[in-house]
Amino acid sequence: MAKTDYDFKKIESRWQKNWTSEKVFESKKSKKPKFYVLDMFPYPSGTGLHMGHAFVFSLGDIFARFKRLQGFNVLYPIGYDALGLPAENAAIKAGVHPKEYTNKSIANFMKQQKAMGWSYDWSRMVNTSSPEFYKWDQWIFLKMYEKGLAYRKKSSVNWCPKCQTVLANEQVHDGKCWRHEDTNVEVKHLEQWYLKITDYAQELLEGLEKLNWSDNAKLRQRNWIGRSEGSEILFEINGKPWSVFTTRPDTIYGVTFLVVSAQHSELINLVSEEQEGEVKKFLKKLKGVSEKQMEEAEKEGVFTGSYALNPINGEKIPVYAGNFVVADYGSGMVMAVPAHDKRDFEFAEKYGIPVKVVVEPKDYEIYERDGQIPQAYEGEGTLVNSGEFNGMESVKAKVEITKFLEKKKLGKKTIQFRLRDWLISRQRYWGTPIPMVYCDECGIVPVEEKNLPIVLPDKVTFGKGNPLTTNEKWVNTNCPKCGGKARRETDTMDTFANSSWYYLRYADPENDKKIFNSDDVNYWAPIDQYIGGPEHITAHLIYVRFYTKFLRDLGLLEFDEPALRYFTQGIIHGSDGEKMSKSGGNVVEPFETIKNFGADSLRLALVSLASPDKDTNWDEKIVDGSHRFLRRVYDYFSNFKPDKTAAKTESKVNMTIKGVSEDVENFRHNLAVIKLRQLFDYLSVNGSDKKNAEKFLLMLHIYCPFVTEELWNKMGNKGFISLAKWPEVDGKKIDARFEKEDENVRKVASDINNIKKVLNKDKVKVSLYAVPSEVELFRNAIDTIKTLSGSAVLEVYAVNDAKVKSGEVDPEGKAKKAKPGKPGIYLE
RNA sequence: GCGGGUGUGCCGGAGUGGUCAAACGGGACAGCCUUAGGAGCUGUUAGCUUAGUGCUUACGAAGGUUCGAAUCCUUUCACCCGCACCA
Repeated sequence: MAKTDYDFKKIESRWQKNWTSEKVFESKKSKKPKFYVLDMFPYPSGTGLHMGHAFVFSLGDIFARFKRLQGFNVLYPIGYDALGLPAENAAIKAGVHPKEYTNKSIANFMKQQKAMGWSYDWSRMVNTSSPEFYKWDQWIFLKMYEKGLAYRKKSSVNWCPKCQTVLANEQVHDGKCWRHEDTNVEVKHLEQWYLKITDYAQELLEGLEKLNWSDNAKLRQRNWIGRSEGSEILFEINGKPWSVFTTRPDTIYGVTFLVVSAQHSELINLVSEEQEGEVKKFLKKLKGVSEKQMEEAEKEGVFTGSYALNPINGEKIPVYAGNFVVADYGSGMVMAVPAHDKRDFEFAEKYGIPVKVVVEPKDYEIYERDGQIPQAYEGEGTLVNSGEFNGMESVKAKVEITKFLEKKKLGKKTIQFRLRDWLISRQRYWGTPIPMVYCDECGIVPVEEKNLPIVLPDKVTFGKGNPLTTNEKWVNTNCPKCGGKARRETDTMDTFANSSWYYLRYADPENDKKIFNSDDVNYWAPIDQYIGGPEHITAHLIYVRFYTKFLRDLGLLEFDEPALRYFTQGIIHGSDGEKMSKSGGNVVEPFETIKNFGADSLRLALVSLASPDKDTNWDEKIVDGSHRFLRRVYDYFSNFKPDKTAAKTESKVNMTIKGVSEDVENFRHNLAVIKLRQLFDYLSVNGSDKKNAEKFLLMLHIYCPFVTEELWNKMGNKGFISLAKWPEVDGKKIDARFEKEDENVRKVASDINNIKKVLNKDKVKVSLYAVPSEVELFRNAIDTIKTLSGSAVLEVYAVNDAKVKSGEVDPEGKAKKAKPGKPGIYLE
């Protein structure tokens, strides 16, 4: 029975207070090597922390505490990604102002975060909804505008009818809005603000090489950036050159038509009078079709009435408008080679366009040769029907044909990226106002730096459309250039703008003169260990890398990657295996669990569940198990009586330190916890001196900071365990012999159990006959064997003992069975 | 369609060439302790067999490599995630 009551509520609130009042986790520059640990800051919602938060932030805290104990000067800050649509929507629903809603949410989050024992430096807290923060969003925007990286463009954009705003490419998942899984994104033609992230595409790609991220994370970014090498080729249409991008210039003799995207802004210039009706009909049909439907739709198109001239041979080919060509990739127009491209083939079949084979595979069998082919051949081969290039291998022809066209200034080698410029305009209120004005005289004019921040007006009307447009006083302003009447930009920035540089602001959070002090930032940043979910890989983590590179180009940073190491944590689902959601009824709120078991138990449970990079299902029972363990730990240390220092104990302790240190470094917390449990089981049975027992506490501390702080104190230590020193491995103390011996002892106990089972006996007297060198070992283990086997009396004899030899204590001669490591056993 | 991942005992999950019937936790069962216990301790928990043994069957399925595979290869099935007509 636990002799000492583990009052986690009292313990946890005590240390929460002490840490705050003693400013234990505030970090200052120092001579020690720095280490920057960061979790992606949360979006403060009214419902408080969810289990995913509890998990990811615990991972961060464990790492921060680990590095702190290891002697690093750790920066572990926290902030709130407080601007954004959900706050606005929730606020409207609740009938309160987004600002009030957000501030309340933040207060609630802070309370819960402190209860979790996360060792944040609260003095560096950042809140993106404060003008002091978003002022610098605006500043960055102006800098980008200055450098030509922020620009307006009319284009087909993704529009979420529920959010009532446009979305970035990265915010459309499977044709649906990232915030509304049931809402199809619509296509609209609007003029919007873009950031030219594509200028950095190549660097974003190359930079991945040096990052210590998981292969999967890097691969996903690589695919998202999507670099492809090819050629840009000019086709003359109605006397004007039009460029197309292709990765297969070797098939140019097989081009039998061109397809321009139905969304192409200049499509109308290609449409002949006769075809105008047809094209319009086609476009009308496409309009109102959601992006999702478009993806599923069959390839369709319509003849524009124009013809293009193939630059390689002057052939006249028709130009179609098609629904399957992406408007903003390449030039929005493709050369179609039905013989060698599946999609083109499909289209040609449908509209009866000729198919012309120009590449023959090595294996002729798969190919019809009389002009009819069953399918497109997309592989490499030998060129045919290709004029002077006949007989050339297609790989070589790619180069040669491009060169040929280049000489005639009709084409060139080029690289295309799948990555699009970042559409950051949002037609909503709760975001950073874009610091631009529209003047009738001067056009688009940037706000002057000295007039930043452009603060969000409190008084707006929520309801239809963009609330910002409803405050006329705010909207009407004077032109910074001519002083005349002008109107403010009412679009706000995508919330991802804020999170693209917040990590830098932590280094110098209160600066009102500059975005930050570069010395401070260059000391703390980049992030040494970043932690977050897999969903951020192709959004936030691309943007933050882009911003970092841009700020570097402004001369503000001495590094060019925000996060050197990134750990992608798994998703915690409900116990039913489904995503935790209110509608699913499977939500478990961490704060509730804390009330019942304490934060230490919850934290321990979260990392015991499974490997942290794996998706798992939450199981409240595991908290119960963790809690039981902590109760035992608490009991043991509360009643701690030092024992003499045994070599075996030291061996176990050092082995554990070694294993746990490696596990923690690699986020294998589930395995580290097992090692700690095993060590504790040993200590609690065999006893330990104070020093070695405390090494266990130090290791447990990173998982269970409160109870270990309490016990550290109870053991008579001055100062905080949070600021103590991680135990070092003494390899010399590790002796595998002890493990072998333990195993032998366990085996003997299990053998006894087995014999008991066979004999169907219960309480028995056991005699062991050990080889002389092992008599002491088994004598020392008598108690252990007794408990493990439930035996009442246990005697250990040496095999060469006279009484054994005579049979006096070995009536059945079992001593003959004795082998080293395996004594003879006699039961009676 | 393309890319990535997962599939282990009653359950959650370790384990990536032998030391694996498989860590650790949970559950169940049995025993101990106890006034009692929703606390603690111990054992059992694939099957058969056995004085501490041996065998069979098992790591989604089927083949293969190997002296030897949960672990490597091939095929296949199921589920999850990401991208999605990028020319």
